[in-house]
Amino acid sequence: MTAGDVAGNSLSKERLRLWLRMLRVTRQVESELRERLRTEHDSTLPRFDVMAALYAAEEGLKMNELSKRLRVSNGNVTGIIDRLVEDGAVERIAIEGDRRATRVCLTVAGRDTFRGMAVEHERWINALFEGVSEEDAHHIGELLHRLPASPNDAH
Amino acid sequence: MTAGDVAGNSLSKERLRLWLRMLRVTRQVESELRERLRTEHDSTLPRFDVMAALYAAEEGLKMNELSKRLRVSNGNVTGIIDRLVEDGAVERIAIEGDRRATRVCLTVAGRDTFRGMAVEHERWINALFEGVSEEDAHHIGELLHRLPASPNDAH
DNA sequence: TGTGTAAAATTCAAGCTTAAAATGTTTAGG
DNA sequence: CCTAAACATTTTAAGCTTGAATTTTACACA
Repeated sequence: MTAGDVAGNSLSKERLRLWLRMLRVTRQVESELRERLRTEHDSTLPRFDVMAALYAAEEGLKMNELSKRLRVSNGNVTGIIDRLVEDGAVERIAIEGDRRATRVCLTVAGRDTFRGMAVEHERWINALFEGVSEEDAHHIGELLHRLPASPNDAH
Repeated sequence: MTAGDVAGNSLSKERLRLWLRMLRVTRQVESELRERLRTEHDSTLPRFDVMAALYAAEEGLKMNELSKRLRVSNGNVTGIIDRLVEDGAVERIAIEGDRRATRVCLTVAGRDTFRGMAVEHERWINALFEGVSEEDAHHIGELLHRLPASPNDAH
């Protein structure tokens, strides 16, 4: 982009260049993943992300926790869960003692579906990142720690 | 994500981890930028991207070129340009000799607006990437070249 | 007991995004 | 001249995303 043409010293320009490159790479990868999820699993990236979070949580999650974990707005999660429920991949379960909250769980079918997608997902990433050795991957990952990642990178 | 819990060897897991970290960082940065563009310039990231592309092209661009350059669908660009035209930041200019195509240009006001946003944008990035030295930035950038970036990274 | 505040979720309006279909326009071949 | 293919753009339907407003429920405390 040409934001760099407007102002700034050499360091800030190099950082800007880095940012633009990161943006380009991640968009490219995301676009590949989206395309394959769509054509090969009739699904989407947001659905995959939600299912991944639920798959990891044995007992499901409250809508609340889900949106915090995925760092997306709560209204957003509502819509995605609606569609996953329609698909039969997820169910909403009442929480006793608090009628405000709902627990959201993968169904058995949902778990199966997700397993299939996840295996392929890892294969896709592995292929897309073919040029990156284990050392490089580790190294870049370390460098990225200097960046404004968010808290609790793991779970 | 837990895709990693399902299958794969150590290399593919390291690549997956790298991908997830990249995704997290870029989303975080994008979210910061979006927020500031919204509150401080009453604008959005997609608008900023379009304006940046037009700012770089002295004579404007055809819708065609714009969507190729930004790697987004052509229908998408139509909508964003519609809004920028409403804002008075952009104008559509007929191309003589080809009534199919339109040239899209920043207005004088649009150029001014963009300059203001771009200066701040570079400052924001510079601040967000504070932990990254010029050497690191350059280094990470090089490593990212091994990744599925798209062709013509510059313009 | 009543009331106000906080919390959990949904709804809403606006905008972004895509793939696919539709609309016009140009151009090449016959 | 006609027509089929290629082109440039817009439209459409569906889904994602956000921030803000709304609804419902829980809880503290006077």
